[in-house]
Amino acid sequence: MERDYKPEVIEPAIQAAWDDQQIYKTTEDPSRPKFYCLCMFPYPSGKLHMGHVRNYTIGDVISRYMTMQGYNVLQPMGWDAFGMPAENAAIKHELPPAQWTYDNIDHMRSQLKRLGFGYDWDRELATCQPDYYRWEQWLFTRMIEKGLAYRKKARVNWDPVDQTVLANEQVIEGRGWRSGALVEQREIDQWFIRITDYADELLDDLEHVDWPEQVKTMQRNWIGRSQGLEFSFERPGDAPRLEVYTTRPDTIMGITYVAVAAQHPIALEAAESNPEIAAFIESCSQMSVAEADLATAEKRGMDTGQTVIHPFTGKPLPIWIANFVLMDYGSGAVMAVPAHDQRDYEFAKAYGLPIQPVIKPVGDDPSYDLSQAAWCEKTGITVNSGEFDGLNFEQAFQAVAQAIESQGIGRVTTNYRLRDWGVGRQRYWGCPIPVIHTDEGLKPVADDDLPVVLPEDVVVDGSGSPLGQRMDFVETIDPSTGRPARRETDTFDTFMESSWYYARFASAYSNDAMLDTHANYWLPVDLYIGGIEHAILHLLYARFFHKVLRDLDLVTSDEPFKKLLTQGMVLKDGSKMSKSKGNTVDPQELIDRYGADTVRLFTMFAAPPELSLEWSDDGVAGAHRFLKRIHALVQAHVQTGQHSLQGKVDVDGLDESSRDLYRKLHETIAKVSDDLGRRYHFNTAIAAVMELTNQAAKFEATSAEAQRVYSEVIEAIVLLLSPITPHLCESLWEALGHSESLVKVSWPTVNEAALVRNALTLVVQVNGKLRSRIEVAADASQDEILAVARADEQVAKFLEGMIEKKAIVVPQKLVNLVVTPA
RNA sequence: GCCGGUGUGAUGGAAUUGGUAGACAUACCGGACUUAAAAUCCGGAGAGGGUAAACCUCGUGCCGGUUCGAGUCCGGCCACCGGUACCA
Repeated sequence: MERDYKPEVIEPAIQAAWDDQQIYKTTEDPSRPKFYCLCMFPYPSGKLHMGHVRNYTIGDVISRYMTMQGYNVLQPMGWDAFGMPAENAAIKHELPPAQWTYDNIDHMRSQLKRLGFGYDWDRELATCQPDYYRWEQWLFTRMIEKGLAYRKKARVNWDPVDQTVLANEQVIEGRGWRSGALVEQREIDQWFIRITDYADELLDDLEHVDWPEQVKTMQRNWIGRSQGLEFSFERPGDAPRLEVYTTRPDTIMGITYVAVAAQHPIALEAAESNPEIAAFIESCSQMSVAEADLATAEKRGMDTGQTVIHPFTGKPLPIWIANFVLMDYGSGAVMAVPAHDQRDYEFAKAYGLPIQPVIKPVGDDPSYDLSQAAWCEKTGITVNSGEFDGLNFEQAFQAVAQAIESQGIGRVTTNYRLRDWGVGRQRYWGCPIPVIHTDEGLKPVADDDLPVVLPEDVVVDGSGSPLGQRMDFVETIDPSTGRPARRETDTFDTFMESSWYYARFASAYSNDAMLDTHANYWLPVDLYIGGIEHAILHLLYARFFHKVLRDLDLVTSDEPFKKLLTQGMVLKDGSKMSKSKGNTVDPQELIDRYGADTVRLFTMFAAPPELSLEWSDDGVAGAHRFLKRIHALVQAHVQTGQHSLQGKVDVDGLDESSRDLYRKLHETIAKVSDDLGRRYHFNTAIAAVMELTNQAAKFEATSAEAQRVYSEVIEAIVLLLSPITPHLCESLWEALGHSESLVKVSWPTVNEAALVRNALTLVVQVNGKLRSRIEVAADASQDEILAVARADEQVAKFLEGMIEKKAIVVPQKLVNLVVTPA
């Protein structure tokens, strides 16, 4: 054992030993319970950043802890390798995206190994490999067969200069990020998957997963199941009826206009004869398609001059075109009730449309002020509504729905905010959509012809899709007719690959099926760890895929991720680390300087996982100091030769300070086990070990029995820290005379006898304010405790001239005496 | 805009079920060791009052409420962060 702590010597040696023994290779083992611990795989952007280090350290700590608890742990790693950054890098460096990606993967893999994560590398995958994506293509053709995949028109951001489709993040203040051109909206044919077929199940099954409540709430709101009324307005003459959907039928008598989306047929028809309307619709199309932009845009609109007829009053209502109405939601038209909907209100104010209140709050409500804002609560009573007057929300909903249904013009329906998933991307670096365009229409590629391999030797220049220019890719033959056909040049959304990789890890060696029976040994994932930013999209898509896989009999479970742990971001100087802010910290420099264990220790100590983590260079140095201290403490102990003292500690035979240390030891074991196994709060686990270390460092052993206590403490410190700083702990464990790797050692258990206390310290409050502390026997009765509390000198001062009204005793904790002046 | 979260000393954080606010660290200050420095070790420390100790008052983003008791629960605000369907 080295005299000084030298991580640069210890860590590579320990890692080499792990490799030699293939200690992290996993196979099925029916004799032990399984535990599948998965971290969200990284996009290979170049090098690891602090967010990765944090995420993967959390996973590794839990995996190591569970292994020591006797579980058969699977912890795999791979690469989310398709995506836009590879194309951007290709344009910048004139490198093929594939080469850039594979180089990055090689570098990042070596960084992960240097950090000592216990991955089963034999299961590694990269989503850009044909061996992986062929099964995605296979699954998609099954979806086409089952009618789950279909084509429809969808709007995209179009850059007229670069002649390319832009992602939302590439549209900056309405302009293309590279060309600076005003972005337009275009309608193109796209592939969609019917995730809405599973909307109810996706919503209801949230009750059966052990996920943070906030994430479940976000998913519920995203799916947005609502009961509403779908009905149509009659229009003058023989104009076709206008279909609308509303969740507020109770406000139907307050409609003062109706609004349609700019792409609605009524709007397009009006534009034909009115150049002003045409110009307005044109200006609406110069806008990003992002929801945040649409929702915050100034509300604008135009009167079409057309009307609809109110189903109950028979009065005409104007039809407006409004930029806040979405063509994709409902029927692309809404009934506007400005008194009780904020968007309708703002629009009405802007264009001088009438505001007709039809709901009144019960009693006084200061928020009811229609000169300032709409009143949108569902807690009021209908007024000004003729036959529907005096009803609450429920009653008014039913009455209006019935009246509409009896007219035969509408019905109550369930609606979802969730939209079908558009999976087509007009980009190169993605999985080719396995479809050919033939003279007989679209045809899925047959299983035997899969995979459709993406050509990797291309030049990307930022305009148009390189795939469309590759005639050797595009031109093909329709196998059923022998006639020429063209391959689809769109690729999949990269969320497709990340929606099933967790299952492929569990079935990594299956060459002739997407998943084989091994998948069901490991699935579902017991713990899934990743950034909170994936709370909706990725996690919802993966849940959807899992249900599709289940319905194809590929998996037996209903949900992919039993438990979810979401981590916060890594910040520096209060904001997200980014190249543009110049506040990035490169983990590699820290590993080179302090070693992997220090980096792991700091990232776990600085904050609990779900909070954002504020980076601190001083904090890293402090973590390193602690490890040096541990190293010195264990080394000193080994040099005394006392570490070989064996035998069980006899609790009753201990002197007071030994007994205190022994109790602290077992309190610490209990605390750390709870923090690592249940709470996932590593910062407090580390703090507890630090407290134990501080107490141990002050301890002087005056007997053989005390030496035994101290030996047990030193060994426990090494064991308790080993999931977090495995290299140092392995080397110390060996120095303490053990030959087996810590990975194979059992986690220490709590000796309940050590926790027993004879006396307790209780806090005494008078009127809720802390006034004193008292010592009482652990088995003292309430009356005895109160007597001691009242007799306490400090407490008595505050009882003088007072009458005691009440006395509260919280066992093991405190006494509160409630008094008033006599 | 909408949905979800966060806010505690100089700093990161602790307080797990409504019961001692500030554990454990970092930075800082003082001391020991040293010719000196670094490293290491020991000690101090929320703010205000008090010569000091004892002790007292205030204090968990802001305003209000519930409770014997609120960082924790409820109502209303403010600031910041994440998501917002083509960033991953």
